[in-house]
Amino acid sequence: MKSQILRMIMITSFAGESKHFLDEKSRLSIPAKYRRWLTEEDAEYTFVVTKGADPCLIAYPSVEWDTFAEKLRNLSQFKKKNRAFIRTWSRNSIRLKCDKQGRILMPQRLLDFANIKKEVVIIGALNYLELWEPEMLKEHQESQIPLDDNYFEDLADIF
Amino acid sequence: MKSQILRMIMITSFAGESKHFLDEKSRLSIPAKYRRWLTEEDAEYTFVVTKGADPCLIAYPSVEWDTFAEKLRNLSQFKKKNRAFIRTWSRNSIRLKCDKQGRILMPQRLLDFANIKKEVVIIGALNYLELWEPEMLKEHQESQIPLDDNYFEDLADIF
DNA sequence: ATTATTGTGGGTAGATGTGGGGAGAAATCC
DNA sequence: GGATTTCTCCCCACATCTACCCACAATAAT
Repeated sequence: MKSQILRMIMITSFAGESKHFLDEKSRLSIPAKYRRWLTEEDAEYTFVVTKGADPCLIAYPSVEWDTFAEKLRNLSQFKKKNRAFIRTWSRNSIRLKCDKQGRILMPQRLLDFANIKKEVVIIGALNYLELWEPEMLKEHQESQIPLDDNYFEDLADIF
Repeated sequence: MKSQILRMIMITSFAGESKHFLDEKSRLSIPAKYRRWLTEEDAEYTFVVTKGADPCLIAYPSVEWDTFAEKLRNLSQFKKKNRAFIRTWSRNSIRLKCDKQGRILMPQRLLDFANIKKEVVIIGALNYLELWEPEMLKEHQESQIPLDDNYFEDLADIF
């Protein structure tokens, strides 16, 4: 019971970033600090990986993905746009289980989407992970309206 | 229950400053007086360290950071700005647990940001700690616009 | 004065990230 | 259907990193 409560708190707060490397078999180690939040028996070390809205991959703990899917289920299927969105979202989502060494086998199709070759920057983003090819991340951050100037001022609006 | 109440009161009142030293393994002792407020079982001696708005590092008791994170988590992921916001905020935040001696292992990336080599000034700032390289702190204080009468007049609006 | 606490140092067992062989499953071909 | 190839995931291996333990001087508390 106690661990259950802890998990609820901890699962909501992936943070930090680290750089990992795909091996020749296209396996990617999930940082142990993130994996640890999935070690509870219910999660079975499973992530759902999908294409991100930005040019990166997103890895949801499967429980998180399920709650998201639950929301999508409420969209009316009578709207063409909804059907298209659900279809695209769903077909690009793959449920992947870590092997005994804590690695997931990345499908080539997803790697290509994010332009990932060998290096991968793994960013903990609260309730999901982002997987970036380092150069893509750099370019993307530079092409953004720089948050830096207004970033902390913006924060004031929220907090 | 009693400890919970105590914590709520005490956590909001980090104060004072002290100078500590990184050892060869990049470990930093958290002053015992601050650590003591995290010793309750729920906090597990954990801080979240992140880049500050000023050229220093900020260490939040993880519970404090989680309340921020909870607000960010509720931002819609369908807005590009929100994603960028969460990414920037989260990738620079690292959850660090004190070892049995009350030290945290500081990542080099964060140390570089604050220009920390060996000496660290630890400032208690209510609900968070600031970690400064001594020279940076001095320079920063000197370059500041001194707090003038107007500032205190403005404060009067709050208090 | 004596005892406990604190900040710091350093050795070492275990955890972590990565590589690669190989058994079994799954897909493909004849 | 049976044979062959491809794929998946286990295992073992190993360099590096982490976090434990013990230690000890300096300070604070009794």
